[in-house]
Amino acid sequence: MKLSVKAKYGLTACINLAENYEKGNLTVSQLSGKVGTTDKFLEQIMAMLKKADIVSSTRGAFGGYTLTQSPKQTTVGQILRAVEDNLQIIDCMGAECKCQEPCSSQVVWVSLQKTINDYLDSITLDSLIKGENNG
Amino acid sequence: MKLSVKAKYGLTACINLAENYEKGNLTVSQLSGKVGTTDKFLEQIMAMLKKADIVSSTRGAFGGYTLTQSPKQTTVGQILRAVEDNLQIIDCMGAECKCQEPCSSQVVWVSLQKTINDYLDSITLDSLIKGENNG
DNA sequence: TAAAATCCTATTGATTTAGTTGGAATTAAA
DNA sequence: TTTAATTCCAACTAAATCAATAGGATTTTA
Repeated sequence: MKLSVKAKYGLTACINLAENYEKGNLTVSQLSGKVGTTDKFLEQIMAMLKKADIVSSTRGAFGGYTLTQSPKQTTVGQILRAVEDNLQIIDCMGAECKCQEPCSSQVVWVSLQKTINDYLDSITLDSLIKGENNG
Repeated sequence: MKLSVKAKYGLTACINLAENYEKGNLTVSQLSGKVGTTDKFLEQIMAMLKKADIVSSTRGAFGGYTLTQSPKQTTVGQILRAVEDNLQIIDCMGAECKCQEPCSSQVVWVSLQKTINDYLDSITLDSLIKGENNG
């Protein structure tokens, strides 16, 4: 049940973009310094965030990344689902379940999945950078 | 963020033990049939559940496993933590974090971890076998 | 003594993770 | 118009983890 480092790097990158939201772009190499990984690996993560339309990019010299929407409108759930295979906790979920008999435990997976998504969607980048989740 | 099959097999085994709680033991091979895995693999999972004192065993002929406590007192959280490395969602958690600077995203991991544990501890095996979580 | 069961430890093939590598395409500034 | 800075794209790889498999040793009842 581990989150991969993509979750950690992706969220940290987005927090940095949130803090810079009024000021403009940040490049991958600026972000990788803050995040603590290589440019090349963070590139791949930024590509996933872009595909999910969480960040937008400008190519070429003086390019970089910004949040597509404001920190108030961007949730941690959106970010983690983008980089973490939709945060899916188990393959066998819902109607597409291939088990012979319906798993008696499936109700647990479905409701846990919802609990996780609902909780993470309640946290915005804005609330994070303002320290509103520290209590 | 995937649960391993140990979570699925372990919980399903425990649900079967809960349904049999008044009647007595179930052997690994009885359980593995219900669960849909091999005896040898389920043995390893039962060993983890026993170490966490969730199940108790009787060795020798006519032996097998039972829940240590009643289905009303056994929670899904206890079971999953026993077989899933304490359900830890990230290594870098709390004071033992080895990051250079404290991760700005750490508040998310800590609170998500608590949300997951609290939720799973609210579900007992008794409520599961009575279908009280289907709504 | 034999059969049925748990207990213990090591090994293994497949998959996933966390990058690395090598460039192509785009853009702004000199 | 060239150069430097940047994103974009695709393939590869070493290490770790997962999901078993394998081979017994030990314990208990009939």
